[in-house]
Amino acid sequence: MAVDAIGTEGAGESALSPVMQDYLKVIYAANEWSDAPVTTSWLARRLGVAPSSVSNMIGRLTSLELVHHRPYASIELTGEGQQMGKAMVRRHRLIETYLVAELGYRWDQVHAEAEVLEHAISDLMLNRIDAKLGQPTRDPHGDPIPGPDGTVIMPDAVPLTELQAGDSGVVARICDDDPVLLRYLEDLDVHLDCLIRVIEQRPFGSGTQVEIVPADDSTTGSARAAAPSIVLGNEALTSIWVVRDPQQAATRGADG
Amino acid sequence: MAVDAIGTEGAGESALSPVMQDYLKVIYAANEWSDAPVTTSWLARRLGVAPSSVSNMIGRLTSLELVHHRPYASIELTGEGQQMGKAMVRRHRLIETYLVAELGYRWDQVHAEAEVLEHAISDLMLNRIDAKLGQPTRDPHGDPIPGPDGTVIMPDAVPLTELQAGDSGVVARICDDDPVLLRYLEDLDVHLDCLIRVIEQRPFGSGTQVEIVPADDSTTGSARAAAPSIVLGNEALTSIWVVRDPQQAATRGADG
DNA sequence: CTCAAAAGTTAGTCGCACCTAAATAATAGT
DNA sequence: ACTATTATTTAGGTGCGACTAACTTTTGAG
Ligand SMILES: [Mn+2]
Ligand SMILES: [Mn+2]
Ligand SMILES: [Mn+2]
Ligand SMILES: [Mn+2]
Repeated sequence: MAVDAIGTEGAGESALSPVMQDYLKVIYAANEWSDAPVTTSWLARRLGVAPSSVSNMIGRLTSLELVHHRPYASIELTGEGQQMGKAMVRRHRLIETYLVAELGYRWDQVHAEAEVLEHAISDLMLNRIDAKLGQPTRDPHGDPIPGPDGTVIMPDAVPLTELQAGDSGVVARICDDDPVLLRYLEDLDVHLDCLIRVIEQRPFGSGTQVEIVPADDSTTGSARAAAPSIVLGNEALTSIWVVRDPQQAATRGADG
Repeated sequence: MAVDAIGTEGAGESALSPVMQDYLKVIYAANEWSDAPVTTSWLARRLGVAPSSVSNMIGRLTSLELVHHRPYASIELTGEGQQMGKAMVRRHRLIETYLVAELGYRWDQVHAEAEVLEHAISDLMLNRIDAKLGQPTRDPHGDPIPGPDGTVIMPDAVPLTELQAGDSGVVARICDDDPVLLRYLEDLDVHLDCLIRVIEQRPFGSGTQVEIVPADDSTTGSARAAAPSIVLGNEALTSIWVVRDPQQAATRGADG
């Protein structure tokens, strides 16, 4: 029996190459937490290739009607492209979740592994993983996992930089771009669902002092240690997204 | 951060392409249950490519000193090639075992999935899988899983065709080349470790009548049903490998 | 408003892994 | 021993996804 060709059968029934799958996935994900237009150079940086390579691939995806692109303008997914990008995001995040839940990965280790596996596993395996995890709706970093039908549950979160002194919020997402930052935050006990209160904004980007409250200790009735107070730099602040404490958001809205 | 290049980092630290990995794996595995020389046309059939493609790739593997090959002669692995081929076999079979044990795959479904995943998972993931399974030494089809140090435990098995009427043996391996055959045997309750007794060899390749004994019922004390008697054709007989019942092998040896 | 810098595209090239067609070597039948 | 068949290699070519270098368009600073 013939050994299967590489890349031909990993994701869905489509004949898209792994590289094309990555393009669609990255373009789709780009507009989840930001509305900045997707440009050639941004994609080149993100994918680690030369801008000319991006131009070339975008040309091909355009002629496949998966993206819209007029030369020198920004890049957008067509309906079909959006579907495929979203499907790849689902794959990526389900795999990340599985690696943490079943194989004991740390949250900074899953991204690289998922980046490859997302193109390799069959739909059967994806469904088994989804079932075993109980159809999770967010990944280890708080990013939403699109459902099989395309449903997406986006938390109403803002970067920590948006909070003023005295404000607090529940961590809903941590940008998984930088594994080093993830390990750093892990050491600081910054996790999903923990409560963060902004104590003091320091001047001239020299950081912000915050207080971390482990949050889901409700299950463990252990005596809660004094909430640690730490200083976070700008890179960390923009990577941590929180859902504002509701009543505070309201008073703030009236306040400012 | 740059998205990782495909195929560069999946297996081990080597820079071998997935295709090269498949060649080394297939050549290695070819000599596990047979000593037939590995030829260009055999590889072409096995890998589903044209013979000229094999010539070309063998040329490249030769110049990488992973195989020995003089034109028109048979193909053999070098020491280094053997190591890498064996490492890929380990990957493949650990993945197969994992899919059955953790994701509920049937034994006829695992091969295609493992064929792709073997190139995609990291060493970290391979080790986690190995640990979770408890360092298994054989895969769902009875093929040996080489240890991390290269240790291989080969059962002393022969194809069912070797047995005479009255002989019996314990199923130690079923060739996983044909998923359809695997499903067929599954339906017939032919499993690893079950006892098979040859009842009658029918003339002119019209099959052999055998008796299946479920074997590892020692755990379940259920009343054992009468051993079913079935007829197996030649393809099935050569695919099922059994370890001869020891005393019978001895008497046979004196007998014949 | 101008024009230099930045962003993007085009042109040409490369290695990989495949193919078909043609040439050559090995093998087997008479 | 000769030759027909089969096995294998060589030659030439394709598409993909990358690159560099050169060119064009857009942007924004003064
Ligand atoms: Mn990827
Ligand atoms: Mn993630
Ligand atoms: Mn493979
Ligand atoms: Mn197997």
